[in-house]
Amino acid sequence: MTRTLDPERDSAPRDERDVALGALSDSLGFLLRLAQVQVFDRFFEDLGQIGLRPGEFSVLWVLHLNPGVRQGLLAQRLRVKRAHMTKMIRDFEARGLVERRTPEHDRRAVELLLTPEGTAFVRDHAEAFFTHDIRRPSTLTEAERAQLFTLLQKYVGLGPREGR
Amino acid sequence: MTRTLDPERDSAPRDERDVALGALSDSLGFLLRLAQVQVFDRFFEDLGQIGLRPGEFSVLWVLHLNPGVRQGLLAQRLRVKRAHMTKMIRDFEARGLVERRTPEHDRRAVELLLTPEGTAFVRDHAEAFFTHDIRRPSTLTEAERAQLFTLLQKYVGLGPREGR
DNA sequence: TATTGTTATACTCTATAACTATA
DNA sequence: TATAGTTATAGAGTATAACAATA
Repeated sequence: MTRTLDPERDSAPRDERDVALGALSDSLGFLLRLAQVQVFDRFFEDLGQIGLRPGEFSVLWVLHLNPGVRQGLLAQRLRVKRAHMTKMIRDFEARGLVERRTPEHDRRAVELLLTPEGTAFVRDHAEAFFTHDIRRPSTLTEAERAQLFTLLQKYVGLGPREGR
Repeated sequence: MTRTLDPERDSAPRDERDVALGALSDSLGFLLRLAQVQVFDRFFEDLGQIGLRPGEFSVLWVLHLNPGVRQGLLAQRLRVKRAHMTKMIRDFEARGLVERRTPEHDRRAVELLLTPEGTAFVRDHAEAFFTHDIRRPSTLTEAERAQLFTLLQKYVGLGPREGR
């Protein structure tokens, strides 16, 4: 928060082709959006050919780590709405990556499992998924990158020993 | 990057109600998404009544700082597609917040200006917009917050003296 | 009555391409 | 030919509410 909200005090002689952002450069929401656009662009450049979006791969990954997890709990932890999760899971099912199972002790629920194909898919793409961004030449040093992760984890309440 | 990609090596005795995230906790895209959801939630809790989304207010703010800016340049700098910007600006025009002007020297272009109502709107809400998140009790200290901003700005290429 | 997942609907954001009017 | 903005269309993501089956 080094900038003032008063545009007059923040205005350098402005180039026609430039656009002053002022305090917007210190808006967390704006910065997060720019960062996310950049991450998305890089994801599709590097991994566009695997045929899944980042959010979709994340779901498969979490199923890999939590076989039999309940669909609603999965949606809750990934901050996805239940209705949307239903569509995603149905899609995975149609592609043969995920199996749905109704437990006897609560027949309202749905437990999720990767199929062998789903498991193979995760094993084949996990390393690329988790490391593609790191391997890029970055504006951040390794130490800065680690620091950024720590701060974001803390901001969203995913401490180093929480949320596992 | 402290976690392994091998789920076996990362599995604590798992609670039925918990969901292991494993390496996903170190995925920049995932962290950015969680952070953005949180920022969005807070925005609507604090400022839902002003009737604009964060992105919309950002556009008005930038028009406030750059009167007469070209619509396409604005879209480019804010990382919004031209087609989408057209709709937003038409909306603002209908609400009486923005005026569109065709310059004589290039009659293909559109230059944008806030109306007096638009200017008043920005002045009335800018402080709340830029400070509501800061005023919240946060999991981050003031120093950590500043650090997070610096790192995000550097990551997206908005250095402390760039992008103004 | 409450909960789990489903369906339906709608709105935003995004992406693309075709179009116009200018240059 | 190229550019600025527009329009149309489609897809993904999200939000909400109503619903069936089950608890």
